[in-house]
Amino acid sequence: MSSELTISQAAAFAGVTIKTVRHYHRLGLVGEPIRDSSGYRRYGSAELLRLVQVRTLAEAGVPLAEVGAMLDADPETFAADVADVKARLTERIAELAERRDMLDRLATGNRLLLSDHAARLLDRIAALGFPEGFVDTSRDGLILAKALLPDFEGYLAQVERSLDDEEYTDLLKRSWEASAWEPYDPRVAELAEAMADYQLSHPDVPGIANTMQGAADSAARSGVIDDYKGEIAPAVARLSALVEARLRRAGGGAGPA
Amino acid sequence: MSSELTISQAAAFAGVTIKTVRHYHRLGLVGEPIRDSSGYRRYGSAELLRLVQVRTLAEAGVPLAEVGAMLDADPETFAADVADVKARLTERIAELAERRDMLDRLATGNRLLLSDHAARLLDRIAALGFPEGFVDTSRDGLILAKALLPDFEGYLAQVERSLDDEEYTDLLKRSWEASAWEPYDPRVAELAEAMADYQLSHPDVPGIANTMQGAADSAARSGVIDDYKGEIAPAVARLSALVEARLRRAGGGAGPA
DNA sequence: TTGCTCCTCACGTCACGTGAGGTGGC
DNA sequence: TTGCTCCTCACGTCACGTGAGGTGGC
Repeated sequence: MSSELTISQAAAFAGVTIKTVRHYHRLGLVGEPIRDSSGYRRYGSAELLRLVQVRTLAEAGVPLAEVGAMLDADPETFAADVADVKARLTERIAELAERRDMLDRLATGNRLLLSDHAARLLDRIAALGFPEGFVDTSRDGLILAKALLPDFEGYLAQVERSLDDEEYTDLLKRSWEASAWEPYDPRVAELAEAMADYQLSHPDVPGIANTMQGAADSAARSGVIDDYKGEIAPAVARLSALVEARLRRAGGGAGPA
Repeated sequence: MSSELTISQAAAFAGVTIKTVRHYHRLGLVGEPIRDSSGYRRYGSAELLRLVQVRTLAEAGVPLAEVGAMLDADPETFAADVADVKARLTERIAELAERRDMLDRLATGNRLLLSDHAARLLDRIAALGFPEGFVDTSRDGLILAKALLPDFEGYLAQVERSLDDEEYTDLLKRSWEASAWEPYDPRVAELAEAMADYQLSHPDVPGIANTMQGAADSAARSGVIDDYKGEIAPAVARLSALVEARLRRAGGGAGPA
């Protein structure tokens, strides 16, 4: 009825800036109120109502492009739309709470990039006495595996089981040391024989790959990576080749007991 | 160490779009990774870590312009910054929850524009048997009063007390009806006398104003409005003038008993 | 050859904010 | 006259998104 408020009073009432009010006028979301003799806008309760309605929806995350149609819809449509907006807000609140908790992991890189399960696996590898370089390489491998393997959890479970066997972890440690050996060090052939033997008697553990190469190998197997070999130490490359050759000689594959 | 992932794989890992990753490169937030022979970017775990760190902070509401400095700060500063971000997130979550509840009031204009206290007062006015037009005008008056009066709550309490007196509410109802009278209807002078008498014997109730004009009058008193009189019916204007004159004649003010 | 991914500009978008240049009431 | 609020453009900003025009591997 009466149009009493200036734009700054109306803005303060709605909890927005003057620029925001003018912005809503330009978009046609809030009708232009009457002007006084100085050309100043004067706001009455009708405009205040519309302004606060628009603001309430905007703050609830409704795009301004949709606010007008929503407020002008029939009551049932409006009620349904509002219920929709509330549901999305509830979702968003849960998301923000998750993100807040995620911030606690920021300082520790592993927990940020890996699942709790994978991070625990890494801790276990460190606890088993593997050298630091091995743990770091395993970490990188797990991260890439998580990015590339559709069944990352299944892969994790497989690795975890293989770590239960001390014979296997010993072979792993020695093959890691091999990267510092000369390619034709006699220990390479010796280790290859031991690995092949183990492989043949344990067909259920992860292939020829050791955990250090596991992730990358899995990626290579899935066809995503094909230039990985170039980064492997010569002795390790020879080790790999020897194991592979010995397994081939043993036949198409070892049958179960 | 090894840089295996394409940009789309890195983006999927971090839960962002390819454009977002490139955007972070342009801003220098995530260093450009090495390129393969085709000029494609290849991401390793180091870039993935940085990408996820940046994303975690961005999703937590940290402006991109601040993310870089935050991640590169020393651990204590970083920890303090993270605590800050978490506190702001907690605030924001509470805000969103409030906004979600505010949506319930969208359908009922009064609850959106007025406090619960004021809305209850309006309900009471309606329950006291005032005509609809009076209630509507009171609503507008309360809204403007809320916008303009620093002590709106005090004003509400004053109005509320005055409504406890049936003699007062009767005078209010008759002065509302007066807007339909001819200015020189004898009932105008009669009502003015009754109002002035009441005023003199009850110096504690809201001045000469009746509730219908209360808000606007208060605004006028505080100097914000000065063209309100033009919208008042002639009979009401004369009523006002008569009451004022009679009060002036009675002296500077009625002393207490 | 086709489809898919990648590349680099350049411009668009969303919801305002900033700032210029000017007017009007105490 | 000074300070404050208001006015209208026009352009800026923030965090990307869109789209053009093109290349590279299966």
